[in-house]
Amino acid sequence: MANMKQIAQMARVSIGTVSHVLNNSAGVREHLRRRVLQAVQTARYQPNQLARGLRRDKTDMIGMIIPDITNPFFPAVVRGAEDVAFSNSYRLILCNTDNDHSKELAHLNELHTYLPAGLIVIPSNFSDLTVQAERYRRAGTGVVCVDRLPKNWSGDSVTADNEQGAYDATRCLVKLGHTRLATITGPLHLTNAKERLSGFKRAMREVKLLLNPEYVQETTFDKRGGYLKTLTLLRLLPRPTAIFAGNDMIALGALLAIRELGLNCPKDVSLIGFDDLDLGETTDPSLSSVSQSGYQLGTRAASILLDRIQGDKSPAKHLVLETSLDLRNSVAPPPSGNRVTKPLKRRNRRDGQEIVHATS
Amino acid sequence: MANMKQIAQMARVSIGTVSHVLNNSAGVREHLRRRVLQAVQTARYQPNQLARGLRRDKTDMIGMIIPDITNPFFPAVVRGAEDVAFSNSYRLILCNTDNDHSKELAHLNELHTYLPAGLIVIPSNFSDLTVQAERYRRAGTGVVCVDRLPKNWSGDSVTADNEQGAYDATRCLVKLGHTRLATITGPLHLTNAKERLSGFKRAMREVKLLLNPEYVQETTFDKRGGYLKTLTLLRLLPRPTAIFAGNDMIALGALLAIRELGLNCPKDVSLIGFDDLDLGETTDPSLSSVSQSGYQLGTRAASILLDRIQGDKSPAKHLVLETSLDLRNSVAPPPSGNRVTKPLKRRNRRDGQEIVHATS
DNA sequence: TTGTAGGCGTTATCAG
DNA sequence: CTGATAACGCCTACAA
Repeated sequence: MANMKQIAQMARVSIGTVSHVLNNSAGVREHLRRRVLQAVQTARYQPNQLARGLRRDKTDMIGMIIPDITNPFFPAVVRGAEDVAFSNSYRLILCNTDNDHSKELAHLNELHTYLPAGLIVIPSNFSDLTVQAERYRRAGTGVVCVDRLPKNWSGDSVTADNEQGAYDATRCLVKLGHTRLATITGPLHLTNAKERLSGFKRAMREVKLLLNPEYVQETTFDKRGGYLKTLTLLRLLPRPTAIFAGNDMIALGALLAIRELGLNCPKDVSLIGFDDLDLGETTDPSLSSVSQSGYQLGTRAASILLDRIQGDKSPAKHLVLETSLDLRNSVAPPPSGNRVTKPLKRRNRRDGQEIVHATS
Repeated sequence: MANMKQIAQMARVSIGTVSHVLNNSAGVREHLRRRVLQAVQTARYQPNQLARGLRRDKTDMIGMIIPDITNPFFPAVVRGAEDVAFSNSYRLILCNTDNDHSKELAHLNELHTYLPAGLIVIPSNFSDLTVQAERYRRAGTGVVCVDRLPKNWSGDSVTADNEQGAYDATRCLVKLGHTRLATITGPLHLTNAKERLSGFKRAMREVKLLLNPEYVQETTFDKRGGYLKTLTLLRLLPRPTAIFAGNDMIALGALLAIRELGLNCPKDVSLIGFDDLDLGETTDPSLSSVSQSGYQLGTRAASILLDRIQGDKSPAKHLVLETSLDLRNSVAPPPSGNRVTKPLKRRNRRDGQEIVHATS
């Protein structure tokens, strides 16, 4: 691997001149400049980023910390961030925290030894990320939080309008005539889960609907959690006729549970999720959801970070992106009054309809 | 940020001694050693990875190049790799190529200036990755290819047994009585797509079934491609009764197309995908698929790479992971002979069944 | 067993 | 405008 010294020799100039040409840090006479560029080309020279970073006390890497790349919502965010970063010739160092507080801390602690130009973080939890981030800020390294915020976070952030999105979804269910609305929230120490719950509650209050405390179930943001809590909800009496799920993974689990109990979505139970993941389009029934763009979350976060890197010293930005309600087949008016307590089946009978159909 | 010199002063030893303690590179008397460790603790010292990498000509980063993190199969691979890497205190630098050849080259060219300890690559295409990789190898940097291989790749690799998986799926359809089998393949310049096609063909040959060339459609590995090619297939006469899709994204698109044409899966058309993504569980009908573990692909690749990093000089390894067939509701025997040419609808009527059901 | 010093490849300062 | 030269923080002979 060629280094600067060799380029300098090839171009018969000093090493300093090479550097000047490469960084435009001083005017260099055209013929020398040409010689240098020529040498760079023929040797396919590329500056060693470690040496460069060491000297400048900052690299062109952006650390990105996310809970779990396996959850389909996050890759979209990563992709958005990567696209913006890449086109500004920054690279992403990706770290999974697995929603594990200590792993988040570990990554945060180690990452700065690579002197990243900035950090994009989807916090694992209420953590004292704030404290860590302070250290980065003092070192002149920007930190942008995405999707959810740590306690008392006052730095830059990009989030969706979770409260309003949840409110809209709930209002929609109310308008369809539902009165027994339930919700399955994500972990309530996460700000996004909390905001979605409060949007839900606001809509309920607004139409003066009573909210049975049992109708609010908290769980993890995954399919399994949604499945279990839906079983719980649907065994309550009176049974809720509509469920607002804290995200689409929860909604997916809910769908499975609804089927398994021999109920029909949307006839017996309406369902709305949050995130509007692609996979909601092909479920049975297709899933209604509050749509937010993970990709945009990522691009905006990266843009803000790049601004900071380029010296933007303005006060902390709190970008809140709008959501929209994407209605598909998982919502309908509540079942008509009488058969409120349609009995539950025990076994999965998701094929029942088709068998009946086949005999016709 | 504290550096070694400061630690040395705090511990009243030389900077060399600090290094020796940290790297166990020489015996250090216990009381000095303790002093050093003490200082490291109180100063929360962590060695600067750039300086370290510069000096040792190698960092603890692993470059990972993937086509598109947004395709649900790849995050699993990334996650597997990340888990193994992390627990050996390596970090991942993630690069999307977007299936773009030139972007792959760009990443490959720039990545080595960070002196990564190794590379894990899911190649974008037939590319001359081979040439690039040679450069890395000569620099002592291991490269492992995953999922699909570049032309003439002779380095380490981890792939699924695509041929056998496709064969098994096809055999299953044949056993159910299908004779008009079609397949929608991924881009045939990708080895995994090619292997799956050849497994499909082997099964057909074995039972002496004729393969109408029109029944083989090539497209991109995504939903849209699957959707379009399925429309094409289902308008052929005679219409195929079973489709083997090159991956689950294609299968998803196929599902949409089948619905849109007013046909029923599996009654009119059976469908098997490849990858066994999570989302196949909640589609309507649930999707049968050849199961391969992206996570395992990732962990095994990382393990091989770590071995190389630790000096394993053995000949190139070609790990091929077994697949298994995961049957769900998207397969059934072919429709009984007569109504072969059931007319196609033009519009989406995916709710038709439920409406019928509701009136009963 | 411990300390000293040279150098990894850059950038940045400062003479000339 | 150009060229030496001194860091950046760490590792590692080699000397003491």
